[in-house]
Amino acid sequence: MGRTPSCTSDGLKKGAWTPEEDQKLISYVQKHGEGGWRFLPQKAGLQRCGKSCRFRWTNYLKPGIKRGDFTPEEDETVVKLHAQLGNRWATIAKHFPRRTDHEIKNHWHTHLKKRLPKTRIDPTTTGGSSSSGTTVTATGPKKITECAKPQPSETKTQRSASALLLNKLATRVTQFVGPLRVPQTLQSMSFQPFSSCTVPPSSSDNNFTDSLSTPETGKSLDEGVLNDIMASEFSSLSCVDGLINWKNNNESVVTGETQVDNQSDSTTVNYYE
DNA sequence: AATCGTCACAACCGCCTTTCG
DNA sequence: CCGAAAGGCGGTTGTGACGAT
Repeated sequence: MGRTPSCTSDGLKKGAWTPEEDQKLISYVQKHGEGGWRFLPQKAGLQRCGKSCRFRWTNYLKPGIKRGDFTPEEDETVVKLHAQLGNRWATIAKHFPRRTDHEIKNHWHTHLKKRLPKTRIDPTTTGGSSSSGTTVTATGPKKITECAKPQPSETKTQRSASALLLNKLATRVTQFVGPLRVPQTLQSMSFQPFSSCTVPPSSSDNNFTDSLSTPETGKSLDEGVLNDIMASEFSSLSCVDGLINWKNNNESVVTGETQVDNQSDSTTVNYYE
């Protein structure tokens, strides 16, 4: 097979992404949309592998991604789905509209897997393609422990601060206004940055998503998030300007207690410019 | 205060699948 | 239909933070 390596390592940077790199990637995707990852780094001025760019965007920068704070219900669903499907993280992730397979996989390896001896299901032996499908029952009822450690995200280094801020912002906006609508100008550019924000209709047939989709709409877009972003290195990003403008324009809605009418198409968030 | 071990997360690697000429 | 290219997926590793000693 003559497959060329997708990442030739000549002079390409590795390791943690800097805010500047994030900004370049965001700006590029903003203008050109997703795809064409192979040549994206060159065009975007990034010394990164295309795969790395795609990974960074898909799992961290893409608006609407929910990160951290797995609820007990989510944990339980992950365990159940993993018992049914095995390590098919992408399939499992489809049950979590705003989670990425990567996030779920990591959560599994760092938290949930450890509980296996204490639970009655051993997904490592009961994957979807498992021949036996044997369910191993632990001796006696074992309580599923809570995540032993407090949410570590706040103690993490600044390296992911950029992504955290952006996703925090995107998540809040999504919660507040519901599925975001892409401005016509962006739609005409075949850019659909918010497609992942919308809860797919198919999720309605899933019991779990009852809890997930319990709308937090009506929550205030808290000032702290905007202040954080405005005070951050992302204050120069055009998307932030757009959001602040939007916030100002919707001040009465933001600060009021009236829930946004999600049926209306009148609200357009120009997250990207 | 310094060192060591553990944990959690981000990122990379390589293989597989899909798409397209 | 075939092969190449690109995208997607899952496994694994690297690294920094934090707690224990």
